[in-house]
Amino acid sequence: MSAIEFRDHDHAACMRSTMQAAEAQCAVRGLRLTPVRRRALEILLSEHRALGAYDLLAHLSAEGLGAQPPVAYRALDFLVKAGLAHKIEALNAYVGCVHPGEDHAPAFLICRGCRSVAEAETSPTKSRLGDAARAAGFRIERSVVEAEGLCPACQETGA
Amino acid sequence: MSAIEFRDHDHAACMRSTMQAAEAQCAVRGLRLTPVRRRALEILLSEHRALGAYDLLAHLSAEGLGAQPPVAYRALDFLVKAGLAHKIEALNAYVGCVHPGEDHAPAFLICRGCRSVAEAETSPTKSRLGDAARAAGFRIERSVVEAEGLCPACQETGA
DNA sequence: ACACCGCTGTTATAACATATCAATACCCAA
DNA sequence: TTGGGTATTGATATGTTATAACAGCGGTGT
Repeated sequence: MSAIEFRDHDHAACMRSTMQAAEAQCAVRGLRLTPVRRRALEILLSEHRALGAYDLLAHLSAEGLGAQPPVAYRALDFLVKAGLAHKIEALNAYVGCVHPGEDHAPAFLICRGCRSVAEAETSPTKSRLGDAARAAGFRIERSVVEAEGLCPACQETGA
Repeated sequence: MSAIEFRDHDHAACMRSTMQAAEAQCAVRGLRLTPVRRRALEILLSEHRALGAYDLLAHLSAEGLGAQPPVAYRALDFLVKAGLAHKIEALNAYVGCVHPGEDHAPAFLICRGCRSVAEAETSPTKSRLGDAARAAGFRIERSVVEAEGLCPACQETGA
């Protein structure tokens, strides 16, 4: 089953369970989900959309949680390193991870209409890129897989 | 046969044939490969490496071909739209295309040691991401597939 | 000549990201 | 419980990537 992000769902419950999973992850791994980090993650998860660092910063500073770029970038670094959020390279923006903890090589479906982002799985080694890498003797450490296009809803309206 | 970029090769010949292919493309499609654009492409092709827009601009301005950012970005826009160059999203940098003309959905192997970039092929629809997209009713228009790691040469030195 | 259109020149600014250093909080061992 | 190490936060400044906006130039077709 996939791409819950594009479908109607009980988002309040979705957020609650994701936050719980994130907290559990931090507890297990001895990471500190401080107030700024926690709130940053909540903001990223509040919609299944990619948010720029400065968008995040605007939310945080409106709540008195810091007003300078490093505040946002430090929170994002932490979340990304902890696997609780991902950077969307094609947008220079960030999105909360919907299944934190599971060790994963994420791939993304990005709607250019509504900027929604759905997370899927890849297996870098099994792809054609993996074949090319093996043939070239290249050792893959990290992979970026992002597809831009239109989600079902935006196909109807925007055509 | 793949990833000539990481191997020793007659690069002068490689560049010449690529430039010829680019010119042929432009001729066929009625695009104007002006001096700035031509030189920008040569610079991008002069090594199989990703170059930042401002790196490119430095080269161009050293040759009296314009000193302001828009010069570089306009050339890059043209080259990317014409399929003569590609943007590497993970680096916010640009690389010349080694087989212009062939309509392609490129994928890249990016060496973090020497910043070399090799171009491979993907088929977005056939990947697991394509499966996820179909399942979600998502229409893919463009895909970004990039793998970072170490090329054969850098594995030996850097370990 | 002239209108049109694509390209270039230039100024300014927007958007994204990091370096650096000082101050504070937290943890743990002596 | 005190001190020392480490992680986190606060703040200023700056670096890097990218675009908006508008003026001028140069060819093409009529």
